[in-house]
Amino acid sequence: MRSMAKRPTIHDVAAVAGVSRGTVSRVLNDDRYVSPAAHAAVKRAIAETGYVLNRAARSLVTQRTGSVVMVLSEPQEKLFEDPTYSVLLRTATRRLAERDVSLVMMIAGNDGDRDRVIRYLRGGHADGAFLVSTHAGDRLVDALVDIPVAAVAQGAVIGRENVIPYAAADDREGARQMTRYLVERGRKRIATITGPLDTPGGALRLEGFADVLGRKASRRLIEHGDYTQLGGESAMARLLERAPDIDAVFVASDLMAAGALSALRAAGRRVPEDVAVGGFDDSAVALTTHPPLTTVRQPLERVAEETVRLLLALIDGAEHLEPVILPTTLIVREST
Amino acid sequence: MRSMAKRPTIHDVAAVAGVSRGTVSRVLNDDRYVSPAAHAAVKRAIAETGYVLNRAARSLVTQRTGSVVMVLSEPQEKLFEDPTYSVLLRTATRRLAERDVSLVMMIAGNDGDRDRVIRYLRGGHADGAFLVSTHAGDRLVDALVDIPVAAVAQGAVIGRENVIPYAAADDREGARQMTRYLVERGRKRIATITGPLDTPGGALRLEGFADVLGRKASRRLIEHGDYTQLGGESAMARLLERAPDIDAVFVASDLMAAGALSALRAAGRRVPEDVAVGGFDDSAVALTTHPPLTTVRQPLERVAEETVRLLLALIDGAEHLEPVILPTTLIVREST
DNA sequence: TTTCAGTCTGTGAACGTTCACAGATGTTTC
DNA sequence: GAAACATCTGTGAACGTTCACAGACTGAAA
Repeated sequence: MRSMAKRPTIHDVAAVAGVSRGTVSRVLNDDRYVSPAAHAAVKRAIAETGYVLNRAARSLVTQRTGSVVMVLSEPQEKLFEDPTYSVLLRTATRRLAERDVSLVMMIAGNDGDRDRVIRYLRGGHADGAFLVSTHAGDRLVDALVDIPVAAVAQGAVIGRENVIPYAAADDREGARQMTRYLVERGRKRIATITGPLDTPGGALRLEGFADVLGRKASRRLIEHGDYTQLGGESAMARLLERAPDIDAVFVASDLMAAGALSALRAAGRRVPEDVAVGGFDDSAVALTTHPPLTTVRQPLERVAEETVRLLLALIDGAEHLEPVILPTTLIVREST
Repeated sequence: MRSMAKRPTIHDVAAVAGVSRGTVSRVLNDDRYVSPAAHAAVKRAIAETGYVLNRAARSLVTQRTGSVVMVLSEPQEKLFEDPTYSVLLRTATRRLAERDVSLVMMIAGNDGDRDRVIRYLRGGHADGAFLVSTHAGDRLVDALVDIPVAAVAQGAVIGRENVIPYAAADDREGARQMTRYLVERGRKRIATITGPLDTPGGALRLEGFADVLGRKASRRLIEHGDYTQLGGESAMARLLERAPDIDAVFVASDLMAAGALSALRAAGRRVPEDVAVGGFDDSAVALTTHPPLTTVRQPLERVAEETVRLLLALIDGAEHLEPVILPTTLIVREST
């Protein structure tokens, strides 16, 4: 709190440059029809005065805010353990900053949070919304269709695939890659631990698993987790009890796979000799486990970039945007 | 993009409530001096019309934006592996949302980024800045003192402790707790792997270590890391080469400790039988490692809450705020 | 020469609030 | 019963932009 000198306005710049308000505004928004001389004078005046645009004033007349909201739906607090969010956040922030739009964060963990987000969006406080890890049937999504705001998602919003454009890794094909690889390595009784089935990652990775295994993907070999480490651990324990003869397991996230490794160790199974373990995400944990995890890499940065691209296009008035699905890569380490 | 019905303004609310603009504004800002009858009428009219305040308009006249920036300084990309950011972000977002101030994210990874942040702040686009993991000598900090904006940090900004208020865990005492514990367990040759010494966590945790060990903390037993897993691994390897007889190591972050465990395993040392390993942070990785890490828990949520509190106080005009230092807890697991 | 289109510039009005002020009413104090 | 004060309300002006319009100037086409 110092320097009481008032911020220069567009008027000050105009005075210094010897032109009118209008001309300054035109160079600020690089409109056509401003002479090179005027343009140069204004640029110089801006530098000289240290002028910086007042967004509030612009926003007031344009009805645009120059900002978008990233909404993290996070029904379980623990979901936040997941390092994927960091990558999304970092990449999105960068890409948006390049276009001079700022990213405001909101958490939609409970209904109170969700109402706040809805109020925010309905109030026109942002030009767009970037939904992350939204579950099927989220009331936020229902509300969104009534609000005139651009919205995109990272990962399909189940049940709203056609109304909310999205970018995502090819979860289904990624799961196929891993499952095929386990088959090729000679594993005979391959189980899986899925994510919540109301998330695209949960549902699609299971489908990919079933695509490859066909009838061999029996109910006995499928267990459900919640993307947390503890969830993975208990799912693995249940699996071992029900089907002690399994020799491989495809776990739908690295974090759950870390939990599965603990359960296997507790049960005295060696990895990979007795049971091969495959993860998904290629997050940092895949390297901290012992042994390091064979996993499926998602191109998370590209996903974030594409999602941002979709959002900006939507804000600029685009319609009928197609989803963007990006290829995954199998990363082989020592757990298989 | 639908529903072209224009948003209701304060005028519409006034008309419906049968009062004037001014009165509506007063209830919006809960000023004193508005009759209960008027208050009720306005509340009703707001609900009826679905009015929501236009922040840009308010901002234009109040010269306040109702938002703060969280600035992530992130010299190494990998720092982002660190799950602490997620906690800070989540907690800060929540607490700020309760006070109706929104949180915009900015990354200050390179100089271009930093200039953007400076421009943003100088432009008055935010009421305050919340610095995270800022290193000593960051030009952003230098610029900040010339900008009339409230600024606080999570963790001390070395060299600016007196100008930028902060909240932090008691890094020094936390390190003492761990070191004392290792001594009590009978370990004789205790080494440490520090963080970068231009961060408070790097410097203070080393000081705490030295506080307990005194002259026994010889240079031979001190190695430096960069808070990454790989950095921890190579630091551990160097340590083993230089001082093969060590029987314990205090590592200044869990992620580095995970790396240290790999190096120890590669060298054929058993943990904890041959070498005890202590981490710091109590992050999610502390549970994924094998064995699970004994570590020092930082009250990260409280740190975030206190930092937010300081920031809001500063924005409200407080001066001379004292740093807030919060106690840590030793968490004993199987690596010691 | 006149007309026309294109280029460039300045100006008034508007965006939706808050704030300071002035005025009206009611209530206490001497 | 007047003066002083507290409570409550309405109004004009201001915040710093953009936008639509009008007008001036240019050069080319008729």
